[in-house]
Amino acid sequence: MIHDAHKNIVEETKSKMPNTDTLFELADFFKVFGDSTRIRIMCALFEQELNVCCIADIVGMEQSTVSHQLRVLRQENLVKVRRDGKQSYYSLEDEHIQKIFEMGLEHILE
Amino acid sequence: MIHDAHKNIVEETKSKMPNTDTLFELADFFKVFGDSTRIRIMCALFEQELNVCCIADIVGMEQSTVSHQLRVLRQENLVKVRRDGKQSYYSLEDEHIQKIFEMGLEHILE
DNA sequence: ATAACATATGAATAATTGTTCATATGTTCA
DNA sequence: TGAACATATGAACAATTATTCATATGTTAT
Repeated sequence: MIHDAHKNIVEETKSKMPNTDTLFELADFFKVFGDSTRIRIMCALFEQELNVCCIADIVGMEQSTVSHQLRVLRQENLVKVRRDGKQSYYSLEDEHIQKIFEMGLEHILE
Repeated sequence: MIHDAHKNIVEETKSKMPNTDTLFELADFFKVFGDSTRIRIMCALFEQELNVCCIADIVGMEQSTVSHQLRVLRQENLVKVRRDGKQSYYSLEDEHIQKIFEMGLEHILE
């Protein structure tokens, strides 16, 4: 029956998928890449570690905005901080970021 | 002077970055991955092409919700549709998707 | 200790976005 | 043609999120 076929496809597909919690986490992870300010921050950090006010100047936004977004990036383990005197220097934490960027760029430049 | 050093870093970094428009597009592209419903839809489509009501059953959401999200995925060229009678069969359009998923999963499973 | 600077954080606001309901469009078959 | 089904779409609502302002925290040097 067609109805059974439908049911089978649904059950079979569900059984092959990673568990739902993982996929929710995955979405939360990609959410971080879905904001242009954060994208530009990460992009700037490809070159070298930078302190907050440099980043703010590079992306052309308030220091406060940048601090908030850096916190988001920290929470997802995408950047790390190093304190040096009055300044906080941020750098990329994860080697997947570059590859994810590359994939994305390849896609949109097609 | 320290101030000049700052300025140099800012200008040099900016000059090495992709242009801003591209980075905004990139953010919009990743935005699509930042929703758990869309993530689960794409994940289901890794296995095989599926029609809308199968997808709705798999992700456990309204047909209408799924249709709306499929439109988003279509607009970013991530899925394609094939009409067969009353049904619309969706499949993945792009080979980058799998790699992006893999990178993301590797990151969150660390 | 205090002034000056860098960064972080809380609260408020504005904007974006996901979901649902209701309904329209498109397709098949009697 | 009309009934039944699959999908798409518009409007409304709820929820999330990015940004800003104001201010707190932390650090250095006088």
